[in-house]
Amino acid sequence: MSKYQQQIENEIALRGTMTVAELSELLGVSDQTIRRIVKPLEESGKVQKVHGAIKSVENPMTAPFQIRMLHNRRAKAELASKLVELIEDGQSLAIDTGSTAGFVAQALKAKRNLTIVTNSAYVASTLSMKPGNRVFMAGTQLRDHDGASFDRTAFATIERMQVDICILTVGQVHPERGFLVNEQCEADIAKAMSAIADKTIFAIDHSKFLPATAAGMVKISGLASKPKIVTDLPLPKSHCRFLKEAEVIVAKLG
Amino acid sequence: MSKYQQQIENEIALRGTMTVAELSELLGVSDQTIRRIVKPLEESGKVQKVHGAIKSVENPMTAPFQIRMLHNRRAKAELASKLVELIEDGQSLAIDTGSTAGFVAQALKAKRNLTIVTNSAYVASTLSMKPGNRVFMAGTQLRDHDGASFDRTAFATIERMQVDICILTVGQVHPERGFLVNEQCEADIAKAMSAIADKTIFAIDHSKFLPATAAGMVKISGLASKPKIVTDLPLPKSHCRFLKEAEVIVAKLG
DNA sequence: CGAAAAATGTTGCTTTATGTTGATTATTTT
DNA sequence: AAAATAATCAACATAAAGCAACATTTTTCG
Repeated sequence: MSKYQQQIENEIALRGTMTVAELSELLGVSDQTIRRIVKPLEESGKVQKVHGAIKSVENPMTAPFQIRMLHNRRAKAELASKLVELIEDGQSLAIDTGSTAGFVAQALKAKRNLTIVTNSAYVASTLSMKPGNRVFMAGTQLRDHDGASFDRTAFATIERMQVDICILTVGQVHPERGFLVNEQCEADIAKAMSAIADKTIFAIDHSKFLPATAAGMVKISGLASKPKIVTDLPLPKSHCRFLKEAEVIVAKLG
Repeated sequence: MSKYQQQIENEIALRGTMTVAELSELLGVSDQTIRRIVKPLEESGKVQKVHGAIKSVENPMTAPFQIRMLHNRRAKAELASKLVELIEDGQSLAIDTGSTAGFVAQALKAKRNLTIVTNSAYVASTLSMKPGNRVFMAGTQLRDHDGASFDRTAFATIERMQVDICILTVGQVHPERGFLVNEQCEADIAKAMSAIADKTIFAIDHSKFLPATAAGMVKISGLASKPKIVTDLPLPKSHCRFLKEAEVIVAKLG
């Protein structure tokens, strides 16, 4: 058994199918190693192997959000621990939804006496387990794949509050258009959270800095203040111009 | 216990996997020390060790709650799967809070297209991950140890709805006084949920059937209908008289 | 303060995983 | 159907991680 096993399982679960060559390229190991790791996974029925490809066996219990939570786990964890260094005990925070936000919530358990408002049931649940925290769940009806709310009561709850720091995530960062998300309602929540916060921090892992392909995505506009960005790897050159205005913090050089 | 143990646990839980070398680098201690600290963690099942890596046992979605749900884990799991047999795809449910409710939520992921209203952020988060479910989180401000809400909006949300089945938990069952919980607000939520449901089912593991010691507990009163009870072991004699009115389902004989 | 205990570091050796080569089997092409 | 291509597998060499025993440091407690 190997240290790569978990990541291999995650990648296959996320993408559905992977070739041995793709995996060995991705992890930077030989194809032989991939085969050796995949073999027991196949024998235990976790994945299915055909000549030339490895397929994930469909698991109806595993929802997309949980899979995304496992993808790029290390990168998001690095990023989250770095971001948490910017937070002090006792501060009040607004946190939006998404798998990166989930990691930030996990990492925030190292802090004490926080006040949090979030529209993500996962973030709310995670942080309310920590004694001393005050957590407000914004919204009632939850979206069915990630447990986030975008209803009127969500906005009403957020607008009633005032926080020190707002922590936002994005779907991708476009080299010119900037911070993009998948739905209009997500952009609206981001704007609302930013409006009640003194500072805004974006938590963005490197996989979100994509070239200029932004089909069907919505721009986050009307931020209340100049944002900080926390990321795990140095930015690609393509994005430096857009982001030279922002303060960028890189968790891990490499 | 070493001062590094907690941090090591956290880092592994957050990132999913860590190598001994990474941990020793991170904490500034020798690799041998890391091994010595990890060894008891592995033996107690908190982490899993493979050559070259240490893996977290739980995935990050469920880790925090699982840990607090260790008590009577098997009993609650048995009970939950028995209870779920009473639920059909497409039904609407009201679910209250507590670790037993958490297990019920886990087990309910086997069902499809449920509509759920709950005052527990954990239950809401768990069930909203399942595509096809409609989940309503009742309440805004969450209690700081279990992520449950008992504020006015919680009651307002519950009262606005109508469900097929209401699933409740209790703090203990008193041989004469009946269903008891720790706080008045918990009893109020139970009553409110029962009022909007056609049927009420109590999920009660055997550890809740205590002799007549009920210091400082509050009775659940005003249930809308005769309740079903699902439990894991046969009832103690002391409770049979009180419960002979109720329909009792035992998950596991013995 | 000082001895005992616990925790950490160091060294050398053992075990395990990974990489490489070349042969074997499956798939596609002509 | 045979040749060409791609994927797989086996076997050995190498690199990496693990482990045990002893040395050293730090902590605990009388």
